[in-house]
Amino acid sequence: MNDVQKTESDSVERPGAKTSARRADLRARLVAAGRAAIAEGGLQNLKARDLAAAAGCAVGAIYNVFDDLDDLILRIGADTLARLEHGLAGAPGPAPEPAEELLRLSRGYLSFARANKALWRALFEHRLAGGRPAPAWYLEDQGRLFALVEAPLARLLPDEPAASRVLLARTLFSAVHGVVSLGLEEKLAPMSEATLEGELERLVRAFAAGSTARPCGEASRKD
Amino acid sequence: MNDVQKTESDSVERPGAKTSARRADLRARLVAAGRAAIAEGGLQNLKARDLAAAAGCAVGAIYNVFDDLDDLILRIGADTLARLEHGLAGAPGPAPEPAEELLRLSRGYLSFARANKALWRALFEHRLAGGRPAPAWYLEDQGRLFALVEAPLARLLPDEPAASRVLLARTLFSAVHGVVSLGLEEKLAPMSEATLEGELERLVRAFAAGSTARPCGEASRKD
DNA sequence: TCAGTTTTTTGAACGTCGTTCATTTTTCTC
DNA sequence: GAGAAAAATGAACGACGTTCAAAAAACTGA
Repeated sequence: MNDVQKTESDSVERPGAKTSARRADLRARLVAAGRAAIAEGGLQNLKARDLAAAAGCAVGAIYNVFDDLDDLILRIGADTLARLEHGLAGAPGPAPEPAEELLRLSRGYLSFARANKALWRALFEHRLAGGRPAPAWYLEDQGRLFALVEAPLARLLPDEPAASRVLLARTLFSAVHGVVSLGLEEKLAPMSEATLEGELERLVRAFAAGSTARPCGEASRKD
Repeated sequence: MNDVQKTESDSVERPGAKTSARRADLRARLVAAGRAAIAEGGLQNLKARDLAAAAGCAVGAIYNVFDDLDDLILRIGADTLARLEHGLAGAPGPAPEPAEELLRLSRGYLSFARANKALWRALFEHRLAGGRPAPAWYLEDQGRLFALVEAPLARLLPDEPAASRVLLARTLFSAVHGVVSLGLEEKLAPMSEATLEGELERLVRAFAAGSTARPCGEASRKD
């Protein structure tokens, strides 16, 4: 219903041009308003009537350009993922040591989560009504995050099979996500910024060291 | 309002005995009904009217024994935490090797999360309205979980200062939580049971090996 | 035992939510 | 411009958490 988007914007006065431009504008305004609402008060703060007021439209207009609020939330999520991905982009120079690159990504993730706590939380808190599966375009956006970890991991573990490395990238990402997630959780005892960053470094360094470690002293072997 | 509880149950016919017994019964029935509702359909499936119907009371009665639904959800969470803690309790025999013990705990955590997905998720998804802080008794319940990790960690890293070890226990717990959390997330590509368990083992082993590793070959030193 | 007092329980009612749809307004076609 | 088609509107709907005046139950002192 909203996945067809008029890409044609050439010339003048095509039929429906004004209309679809207005729809695109409205979508953008609603996403912006929704993002602001979540940033201010979390997912719970996203209200249809507030959105309409902020975007300057009628409540019903929301449903002209989005299936429902879940749909809007997914678009905001994709937007957040894009910002996160952009924030994690490395400097153009030569690639640093793999472990340092992994540390840089971890710190970037923590930094983004800290600076956009509510929006970042919304990525994981949000559940689609009725347990529907997330649309494919959303899964692809998420996949790009894991991919960021794979490159330095490939240089860290050149002998690791590719399939195993893909899994490991997701695992490392998940571990870092867990530390950041519970570290920023205010339901738990709060951690200072420096402490949390230090713990993140401990995890990543231990993981990198433990992954590359060849049996140098005693390797705990078990059946 | 609901924190004073008549502990006296001796003899017969004390004033208010019947009343407080009924209140305790109602609390238990509501917690049970709420747990069932969350287990079946997640936090979203917890409705005041359904609860009242399941517990056989009026909707208003819920608010006689709980401050609000958030309060009830916290009690259910405490209940879930207690079950998890119980499920992670070790065998009474002699303590196994630290790394193996950490692995056992991780697998237990994954196993519990798998078997009680919705209830376990509710522990982390739930946010108190208005960003109120969680009550102290809830934080204590959570703290006991981290404590489970500290014992094997103390044997793994006997030279680690106690303060640092407490932090590390939380970090390791968080990392494991992250892997389990994103591993069971159906918004991501699903992972088989064996794969997830294998990845968890990789993480914990790498972490244990990397944490105990003394500079045996090259230690990546940076400024 | 029972009238009077207090406490507890009740469910209709309130305000708010996401969503819908008959109506109005705008846009398009000839 | 008149008529047809499409889009925007906001009052209305059902469901939600929560409240509160009224009803029921429990307690107290004769």
